[in-house]
Amino acid sequence: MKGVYNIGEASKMSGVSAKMIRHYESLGLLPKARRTESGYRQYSTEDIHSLRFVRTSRDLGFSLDEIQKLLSLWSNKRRASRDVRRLVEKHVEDLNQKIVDLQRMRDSLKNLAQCCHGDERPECPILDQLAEGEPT
Amino acid sequence: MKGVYNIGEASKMSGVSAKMIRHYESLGLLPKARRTESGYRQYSTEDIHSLRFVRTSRDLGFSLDEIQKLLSLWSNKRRASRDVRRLVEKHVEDLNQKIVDLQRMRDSLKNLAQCCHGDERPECPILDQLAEGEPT
DNA sequence: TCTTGACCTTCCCATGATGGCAAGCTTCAT
DNA sequence: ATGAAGCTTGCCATCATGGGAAGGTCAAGA
Repeated sequence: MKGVYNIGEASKMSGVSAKMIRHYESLGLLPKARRTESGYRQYSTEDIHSLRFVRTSRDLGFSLDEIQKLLSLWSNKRRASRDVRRLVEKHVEDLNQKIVDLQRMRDSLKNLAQCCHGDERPECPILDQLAEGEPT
Repeated sequence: MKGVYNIGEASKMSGVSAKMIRHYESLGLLPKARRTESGYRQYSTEDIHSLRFVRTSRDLGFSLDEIQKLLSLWSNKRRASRDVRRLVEKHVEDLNQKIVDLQRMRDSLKNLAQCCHGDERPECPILDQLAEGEPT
């Protein structure tokens, strides 16, 4: 429990690659890290928590832009939980939209694939359909 | 029915932006277009069909790489329909994977959002959860 | 015929999130 | 003191797409 970590250790502890830690810092998503005399970045356990926060948010599909907002809500003790929830609900809607888009693609393709013999013959309704333009 | 079109007309007819038509050509996805003396690209109705093929494939979520394969199968009259179907089924699996990933995110977030009051108070289990690291 | 506006050309840059690599410095253990 | 591992910065690549600049072309109307 030393409480001060190099970027590699911070990376392992947070699950965020060193590359990305530097990148997030350069974007201003994370504050500039303290440095040793020789220029090595140093992270406190609190910093590791911020990194985990970012990591978890990424895992949930938030964009870096949204994460910036989440971070500022997180650090603002006078936030309204309404604002957080609104952001999350917006994201859920985005995810739902993506899901239905993908499902529509998948279902069209499944239909197409079912119509195709899938043997050594060249006739292929899939290609025909792609050429015609109007997918099922 | 003139049968020869500038890139702008080809774009409108195919639904592929002029920008992208040029890009696909530069990638080798589409053959180099004939040119007028002054350098304007010219497209035949057959070319428009190819463009529509690409467009439809993109709408179904295929990558340009996959589309290249589809195009070569399309133009190969001795293809085996099996190869087409295999490609499509692989893509369906990819889509399914993406769908379940997004669904997992969405469900976690829905759970989180439900726990949050969403009023003017600052307490927010969403932020707490993001900070803790283990999403539901 | 000249002008004007719409169209075309190429080239470079940007997105969003991430990875890879290279050249060079630091730290630490042997 | 030497070598390995780790750090630094900086540039390039991905994937598919769009924006814009600078300049050439074409057709229609005055």
